[in-house]
Amino acid sequence: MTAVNSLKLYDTATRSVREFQPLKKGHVSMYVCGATVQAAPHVGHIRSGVNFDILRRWLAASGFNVTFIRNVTDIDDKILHKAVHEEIPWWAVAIKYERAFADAYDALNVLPPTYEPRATGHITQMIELMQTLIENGSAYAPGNGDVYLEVRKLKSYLTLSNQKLDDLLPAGDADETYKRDPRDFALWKAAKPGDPSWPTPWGDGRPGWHLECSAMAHAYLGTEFDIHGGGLDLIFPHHENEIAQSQAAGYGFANLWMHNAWVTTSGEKMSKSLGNSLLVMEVLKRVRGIELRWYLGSAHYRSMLEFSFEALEESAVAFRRIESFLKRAKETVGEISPAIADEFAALMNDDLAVPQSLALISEWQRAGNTAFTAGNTAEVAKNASFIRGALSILGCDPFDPHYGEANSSDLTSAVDGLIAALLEQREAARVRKDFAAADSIRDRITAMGISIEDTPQGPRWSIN
RNA sequence: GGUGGAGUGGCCGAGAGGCGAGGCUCGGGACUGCAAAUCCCGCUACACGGGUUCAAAUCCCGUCUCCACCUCCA
Repeated sequence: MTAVNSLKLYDTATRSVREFQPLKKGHVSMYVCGATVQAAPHVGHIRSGVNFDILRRWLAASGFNVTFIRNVTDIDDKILHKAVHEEIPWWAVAIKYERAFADAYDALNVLPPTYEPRATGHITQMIELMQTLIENGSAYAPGNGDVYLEVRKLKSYLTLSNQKLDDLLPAGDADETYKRDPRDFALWKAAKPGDPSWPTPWGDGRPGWHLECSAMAHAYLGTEFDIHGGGLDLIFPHHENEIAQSQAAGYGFANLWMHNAWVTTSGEKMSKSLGNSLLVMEVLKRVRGIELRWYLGSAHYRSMLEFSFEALEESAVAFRRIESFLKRAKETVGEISPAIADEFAALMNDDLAVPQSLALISEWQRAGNTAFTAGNTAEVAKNASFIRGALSILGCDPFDPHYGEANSSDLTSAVDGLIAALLEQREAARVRKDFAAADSIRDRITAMGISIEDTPQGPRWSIN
């Protein structure tokens, strides 16, 4: 039995682990900042997706009805630059990379959000929000087509990042002709020739970076919601500005803020300036999606994950051992029903202590293998159930149809028949102690990419 | 300059006053015709210098190194 009331999560706003209390009993409303679709996703982007997917699955498994919003920002400066660079329309850039992200999420079994709103589909809501902000004096339109939020007028600002307005470095690049304060940020940007634009009461233009999240969170989750998430680097300015404009409009906004740490290479943050080698689709040429997900989920979501192909391969090896145990277990005890162990639940409730839960999985695996040797099928089934239950929360259940068991097709039975014939020959050779012949058959099978294991129940094979 | 984070064994990675997570690698053993798989044993670490304490990887003071954000960022 999962004690839903005991879930504790780290809140960036208070810098402490807090008891999670949903606004509405039995429901959780979550907004996670999704991609700005201006380039193909790298493993750092997808880690965020995996981390919040684990949280979402855990909330759902704990009995909550979860409304999970992850937006697509499909209009911004970088997309416009990319359009010029790639010589295609900006909207073609946006959909191209939106699909690349969708493919990556799918490959790693990141569940689709409840709703996945696009910025360009919510211009009306953005204009309404700006209208409210201008009417109540929080924002101003200086007449050049821009609309700014006046940060000095805010009752509080920068509370999430714990900074003082005057400590911030001067913006530098901003055109301050129209700003009342250099730190005021643009809700809306006036149209430049050739740029896409939408009509507003203050002139034609396009959204600034932060406005879309406030508008869409409000549209789908209301004035106040439970959890807002995103990458650590969004704390400032993106999330501060979301808070600023939302609260200036009178919304309570998010109750708890969660931020995942990034993936690093050589100790440094993986950035978009890196080459292509760490794009999700490139990495997936070396390991399966389930293995990449296992690796990305294996560090605590608030810890940096130092990416290396060596660590990735090792992690994949470790995962295959667990997978192999589950498959053997299924062959012997039949269908394995996932079960959530109390110990696992306690760890997940402690700010998603995934790394410790991996230790737990290792223990179950060892106990399960020992039970296997002892022929204790009840014990095998119990351990397998706990493992499968934990893996389902981590999104790494090898029996999840999402990962599409490639070898569960009709081909498997055909291959099974062929391998069985060869194995019979090998067994005959072994019986007559003709080990040279037996090993020769095994070598041929191995060369086909199939592993042979001799078990007390006879040889079994698996595709590498 | 401001704000935040990190330094743990060959590698990855938890923990946050006591009795040494876990995985991978490596070495040894059991099992096996040999393998494979599996199990058992071993390798005993917390950047540095002080301090507090019966007890410090964990708390305090100082030092070093690294990283991130400060209006492009997952």
